[in-house]
Amino acid sequence: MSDAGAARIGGPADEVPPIADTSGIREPTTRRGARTRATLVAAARTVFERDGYLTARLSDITAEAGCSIGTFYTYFTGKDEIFAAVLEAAQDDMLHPGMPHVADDDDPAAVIEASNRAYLVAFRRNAKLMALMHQVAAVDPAFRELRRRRGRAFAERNARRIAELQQRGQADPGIDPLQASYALSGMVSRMAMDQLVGEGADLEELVTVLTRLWINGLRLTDRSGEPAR
Amino acid sequence: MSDAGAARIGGPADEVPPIADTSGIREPTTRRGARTRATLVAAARTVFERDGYLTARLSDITAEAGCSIGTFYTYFTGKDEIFAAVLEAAQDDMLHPGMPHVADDDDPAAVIEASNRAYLVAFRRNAKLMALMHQVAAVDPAFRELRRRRGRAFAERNARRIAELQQRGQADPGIDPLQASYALSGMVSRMAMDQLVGEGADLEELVTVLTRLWINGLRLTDRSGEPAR
Amino acid sequence: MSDAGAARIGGPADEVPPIADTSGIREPTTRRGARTRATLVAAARTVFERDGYLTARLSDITAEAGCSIGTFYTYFTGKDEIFAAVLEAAQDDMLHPGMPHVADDDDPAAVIEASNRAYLVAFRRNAKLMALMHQVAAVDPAFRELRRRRGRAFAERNARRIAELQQRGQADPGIDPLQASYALSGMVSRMAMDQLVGEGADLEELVTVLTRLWINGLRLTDRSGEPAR
Amino acid sequence: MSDAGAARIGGPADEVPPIADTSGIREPTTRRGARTRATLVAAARTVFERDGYLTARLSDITAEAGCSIGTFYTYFTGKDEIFAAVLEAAQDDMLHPGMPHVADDDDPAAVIEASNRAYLVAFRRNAKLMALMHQVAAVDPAFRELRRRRGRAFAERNARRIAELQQRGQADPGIDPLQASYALSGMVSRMAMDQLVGEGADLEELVTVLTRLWINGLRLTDRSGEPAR
DNA sequence: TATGAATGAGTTTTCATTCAT
DNA sequence: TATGAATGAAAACTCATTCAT
Repeated sequence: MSDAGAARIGGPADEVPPIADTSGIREPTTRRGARTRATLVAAARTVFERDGYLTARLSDITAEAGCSIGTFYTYFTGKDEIFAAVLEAAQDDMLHPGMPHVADDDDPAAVIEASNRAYLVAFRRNAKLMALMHQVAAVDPAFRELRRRRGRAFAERNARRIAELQQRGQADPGIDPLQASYALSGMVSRMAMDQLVGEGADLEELVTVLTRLWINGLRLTDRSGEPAR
Repeated sequence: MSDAGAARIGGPADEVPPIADTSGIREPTTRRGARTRATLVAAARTVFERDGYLTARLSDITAEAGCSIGTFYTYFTGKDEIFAAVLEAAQDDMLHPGMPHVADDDDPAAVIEASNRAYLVAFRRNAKLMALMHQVAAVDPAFRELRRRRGRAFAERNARRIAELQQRGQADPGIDPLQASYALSGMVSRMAMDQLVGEGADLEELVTVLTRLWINGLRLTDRSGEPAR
Repeated sequence: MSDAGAARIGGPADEVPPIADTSGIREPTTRRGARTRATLVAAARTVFERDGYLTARLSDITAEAGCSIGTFYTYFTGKDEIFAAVLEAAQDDMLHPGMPHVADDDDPAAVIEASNRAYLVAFRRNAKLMALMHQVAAVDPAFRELRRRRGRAFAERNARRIAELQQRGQADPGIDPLQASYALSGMVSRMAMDQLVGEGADLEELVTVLTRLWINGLRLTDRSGEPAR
Repeated sequence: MSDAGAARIGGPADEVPPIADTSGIREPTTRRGARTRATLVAAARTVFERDGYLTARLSDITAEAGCSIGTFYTYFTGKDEIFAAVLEAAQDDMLHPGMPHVADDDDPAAVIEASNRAYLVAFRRNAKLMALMHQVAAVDPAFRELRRRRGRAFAERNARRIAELQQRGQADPGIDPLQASYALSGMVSRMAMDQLVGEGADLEELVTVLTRLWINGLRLTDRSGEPAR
């Protein structure tokens, strides 16, 4: 899962840094344990999305999960750790946002549009969780750092793609690729956060305007040198 | 003060909605009272910026101000109210960010650049407070709503300006002015938040890339129809 | 207060190290505050002596003092700190155990007897507290260290006195004064702990045997060279 | 094992009361069971000595033993019971401290010295455990009582020996044998606790001074009426 | 206006103990 | 015998808020 909010122009998804070091410790051994843990994670997501991270009490989570407080501590050390687990569990859904794999020689404008749509669709599907991540990042430095690292990974990938387009003469050479990548990715993710949380903004409208701003912003042209679109 | 983050293309600053309903109650009557209140607000800003909104305790603030807890309640009803007062006190500095007043018939690209620079300079000057505002908005619905209203006011003003440029044939007519305004303003404010808090990013570099993306994004041309810049 | 348990042969009492660093912090400003604090300390002594240090709950102490838990934390940071305050309050009673000030040229045997009696009387008067101190020292390294420092101070003072007697030819020269001091002081304090806590052992009997063992142990003689007593 | 700390003047060791009523229940029947139990006891000693009795958690012990918590309860009812088992296992080493068996008509001074040395050597070998026993006795009344009974047994045996010496005119008749026994034994054990736990005090030095104080204290003479030594 | 003592609800966290597998 | 998941009572501690002086 990522709030990097960006048109991911190709590239493998596994460059993305892992969410947290929940490595090995307190991993349930038995099937029963795994089930309980999963129940807790699901309950946590429900409660967090309903009450917010700060307001949520551990006892709310265990009540929702139908187990005791003690059981919570069998699997997690605290609220932050189970939140990390919630993110981890949601990650798959966010990492594979159904983005159509597009060949490099395709129309770059089409790739950008597809990427933006994919991102926004995935975002909307997990809107509450994204907003939650936003809140937690504002409150907990560890998650803030996580978010930063993820954002950087996405921005760098996109920056490489922009640089390629510049080299081929298909994008404005007067723009710093990395900074532009940050700016445009940030634009998309900020729009998603502002318009897709709570309100039911028209997603296609967002795709249209954001894609247009990406393409215009980079002065993207197709192979023939004509302005894209 | 605003986190709307945007090139404010002209327009008076006083369209901006007020921060909070600190309506009249508990306003100090004596001169000594006014002094105490001001001391508390200054102390609160210091403590909030140092410890964060959530972590800061009222007792920290009164300790910093050198007065008792009781005195705090003479002037404020709680943490949110004194935070509003902190914003209010900082507002002047944020509302007049030294932005050069530019005539409407000037080069629009220059106006955008000047606006962006003015915003970023003001942002950097109050970076900690801006980050704080960000945190509080993530946590307190009242401040979230305040932020939203301010963002909308700025976006609508910018949208009007974009529409004007479109009507004059100086901007891409295929773009929804309001959405573009949200997107581009969001891009700037997000960049500011990411790059100007903590790290000492090169401000002119930011101005350059953001302005370029604004201009490119809108396909801005000068009066003669030539691409701006 | 001290568990050094020893015949204190002359010497000022103020060489003794202080109990704890309760210095200045959370000291009540008003008379009312001082009263509350004192009430808490008295309540703590009662509860500690009744329930033991480990068993005692802070809520028991505040209940006994007739105040809220919050009030407790107005004055103390935790159980250990209020225990230190209890010791501090009891210290005066233990430091001036009515020991008759005896001139140096007096009969040393009489001095030792008086010292032992004074120590045992003071001990018995505070027997529960002494036992408590014993328990806490077994449990909390900070108090263990305190006890050790106090013991050393007493032992060293007594060692000096023993060395003087040896120089005058009134004590067995073949004994290491410091080690003997530790051993004999330890003997007295251990006896006190074993026989004066709970059971009502005959105090004079203890004085007799302990004094005899001191005198014999050091082969104490009077000025004429005759065995003391 | 005993903390009676005393020169044991002759006499069989088995007068000593047993440690605890681990009577028959939960005794392992199979060989595997016996092995598991022994592993737990060893682990408990390790953990207790490392963390202290109060701090040690059962889960620490089972972790150290490499078995599950459930297994613990197969053999013990709780922390106190396994601590008793630890003492029991260590008892042999403490009961046979390599003390040379000395005939009754030997030089009593030599016997006392040998006894003291034997005690201190055994104490030092098990210093951590002795300190532990001390801590537990301060905390758990059952172990306090155990310690008391053991102390009494030793003191009474020594008292009989002292009385014999008095009857033979070899010791100060003006001393109550039982009280002196308590006092001198306590002196030795207190010294051991203070000087042999943690710090590496010179054992022979301790033997020397303690033996001297015993002999002097009792005004011990040899058969010819000459002062011992 | 200023003070600071008093309050106590509210949450987290620990860990011995049970018990189904 | 061995396992380890589940339990929940118990206690510490925080801090916004009130109020008498």
